[in-house]
Amino acid sequence: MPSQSIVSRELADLLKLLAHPDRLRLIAELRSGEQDVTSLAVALAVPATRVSQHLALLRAHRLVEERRAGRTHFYRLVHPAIAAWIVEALQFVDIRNRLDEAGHIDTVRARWSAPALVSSATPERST
Amino acid sequence: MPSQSIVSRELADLLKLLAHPDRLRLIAELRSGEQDVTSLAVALAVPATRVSQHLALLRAHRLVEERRAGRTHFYRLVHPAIAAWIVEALQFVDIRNRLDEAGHIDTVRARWSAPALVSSATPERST
DNA sequence: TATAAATCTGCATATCTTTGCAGGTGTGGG
DNA sequence: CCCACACCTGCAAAGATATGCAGATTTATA
Repeated sequence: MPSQSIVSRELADLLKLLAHPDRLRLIAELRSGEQDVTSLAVALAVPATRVSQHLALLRAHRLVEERRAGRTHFYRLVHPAIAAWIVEALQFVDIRNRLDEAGHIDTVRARWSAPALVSSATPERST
Repeated sequence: MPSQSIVSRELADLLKLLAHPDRLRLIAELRSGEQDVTSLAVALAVPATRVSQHLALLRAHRLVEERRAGRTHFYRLVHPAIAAWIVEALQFVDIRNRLDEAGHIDTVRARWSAPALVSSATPERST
C-alpha cells in the first residue's frame, strides 16, 4: 500500500489550505494571539463574510480554534509554529523574476517573523 | 502599499504549486538526484504526459531545472532543501482525525527525510 | 419582545485546475 | 529517408475553488 501517496495527499491538502493570500494573512495576523472576525476583516481589508468562510475552512482542518464570548467569535492558531514554518518558504520563492522586490525580502521576512504584538501597531507602513 | 499582501500572494503561489500529490511525490523522487520523465512516471505510477505537465509547471516556477541528453530529459531540484522543509509540515497535519496513520507518522517522516539514494532501493515497502 | 450586532450557512456564478487525448517536435537508428 | 522513442503542447471536459449575496443564528439591549 503506497503510504507515501497517502502522505502526499495529506500534505497536499494542508498546502492547498494554506495556498491562499487571505488565509496566509489571517495566520500572520493571528500570530499575535486570538482575534475576532471583525478585527481580522478590518486588518485584511476584506469583507467579514469572506474572513468567516476562510476561518471556517481553517477550523475544519484544525489549524485554528474558536472561542465564543458573547456575540463575538475569537480565533487563535492551534500551531503557532506554522507561521515560522511558512516564513521559511520565502527562501524558495523565485526572486529572480521579481528583482524589484528582492531588496525588500529581508524586511518582509522580518515582518512575518515579528511577533506583531498589536495589529494596529503594525499598520502596514509603506516600505 | 501593502507589501504584506504581495508577499502573501507570492507565498500562496508557491504553496499552490506544491499543493498537489503528484508534484510532492515528484519532489520527493528528485531528492536523490536528477531523473528522466519516464523513470518518474514509472515511480509515481502515473502517465508520462501528466508527469511532463507537472514538471513544466514546476519548471515555470523555477523549482526544477531541465537537462537534455539525447532524447531524454532529466529534471533536478533547484532547491533540494525544499524537500526537508516540506517534511516539517507533517507536524501540522491533523493526525487526530486519522489516528490509524498516526502510528506510522515517524516512519513516513523518515522516508521523506531519507536521501532515497536510489529510487528502486526504496520500492514503497508496505509499512 | 422587537432590534441590532456579529457571524455563519447555503447557493449561484465566475475562475482556476486537473487530466486525458490527439497531434507536434526533436533525436537516434537502420 | 523513414520509423520509433521520449517528450511536449494545445485543447476540451470535468472537477475544485473563490466570492458575493441573501437569509438564518445567536446574543446583547432597549
